[in-house]
Amino acid sequence: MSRQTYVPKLIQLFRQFGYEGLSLAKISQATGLGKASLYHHFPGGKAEMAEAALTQVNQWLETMIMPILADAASQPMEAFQAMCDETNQFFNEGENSCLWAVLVLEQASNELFHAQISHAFSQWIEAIAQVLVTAGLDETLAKQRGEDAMIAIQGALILSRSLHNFAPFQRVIKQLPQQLCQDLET
Amino acid sequence: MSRQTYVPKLIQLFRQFGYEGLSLAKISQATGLGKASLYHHFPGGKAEMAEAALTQVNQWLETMIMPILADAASQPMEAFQAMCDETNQFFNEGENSCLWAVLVLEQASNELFHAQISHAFSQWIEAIAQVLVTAGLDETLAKQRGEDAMIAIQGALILSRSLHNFAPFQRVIKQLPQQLCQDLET
DNA sequence: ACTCATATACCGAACGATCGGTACAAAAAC
DNA sequence: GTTTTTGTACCGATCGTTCGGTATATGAGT
Repeated sequence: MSRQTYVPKLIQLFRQFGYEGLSLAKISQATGLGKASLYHHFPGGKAEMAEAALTQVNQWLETMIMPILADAASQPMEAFQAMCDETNQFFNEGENSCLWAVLVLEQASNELFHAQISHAFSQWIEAIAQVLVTAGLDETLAKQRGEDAMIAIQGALILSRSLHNFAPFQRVIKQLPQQLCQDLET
Repeated sequence: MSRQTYVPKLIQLFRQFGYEGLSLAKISQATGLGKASLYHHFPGGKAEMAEAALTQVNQWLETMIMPILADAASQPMEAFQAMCDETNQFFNEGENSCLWAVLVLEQASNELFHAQISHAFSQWIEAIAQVLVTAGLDETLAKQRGEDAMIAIQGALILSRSLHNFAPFQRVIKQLPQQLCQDLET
């Protein structure tokens, strides 16, 4: 079993418990790997495991979301639709929490991972803005809409989790494409 | 010194480090109280300290926000403006993170505090919706706008913290009153 | 006025448990 | 037979919590 085998499980665990809340004992139990084996695959310990999880999430953005937005010049509405579908699936209809948000809210992990998290958000925002600019929107407004999309997704995940009711996330995901495309002329 | 003296410091600490990330050693150092003294004021230990912090935040909602919305029947725009001002101040222009979000994202604390957090969000949403219904808005749409306000605030806090740039939160707070009042006839 | 009792606020030291991490040899895999 | 992977035993540090006890102040009993 290669190191990559266990990364999805790590993502799930860090999402669920946070960085400080997730112990090596839990990881060992959930993966079925002894501590020695964990340190064989991740010599850097817990920090490296979290980094591997975070890197995998960032690669999801790179490989699943960015291509959709890169080829969106002609049909922004359809692209945002596809982006939202993929995002909805990634967050399991809103039941999963976002690793970025979890890590960013903990001081300790924030210091370790801020660069990667900040980069991911910026990249996603910029890609959305680029689609909108190509579609003829003002650059400042386009960037704001990219930010608004991130705000809507993150806020909806928090609210849905708080209420134990995923309808708000579903509604946000459904409305997001139109919201991004409003007043667009193409 | 009474127990209430230390609650604001507890709020700050739990916001900063999360539930699992905040140790009694840190609390002891930050408050100047020995660990044993902390147990004198909070016999229930760390859980009771977090509960006291959460209760205080919920009381902020009750005493600072709810009255604004309760007396808003005639002038919704001004009320939402005041609500946003107070919220902006509470979150220190976006530099503070939200205790609700911090606690809700950690499995352990979520189980302990879900009821209080869920109630707080519901209460705030319902109060906003009530203002909008009184102003003539459809009930379903009013409730959605209440949810959208929570989503915007929470999402903006996450994004601003992730980017180390509080402009998105500032923009959201500034735009929120108009967003809530759009298509209103009064 | 002078004890004595009670209550409040505080503290250092230590508890058992668990934390993240390591050393090393057995055992699988090739 | 060598490399990769793992189980076990172990480490010092820190976790949340508890114990035993001190200092001060208030108030009752006499």
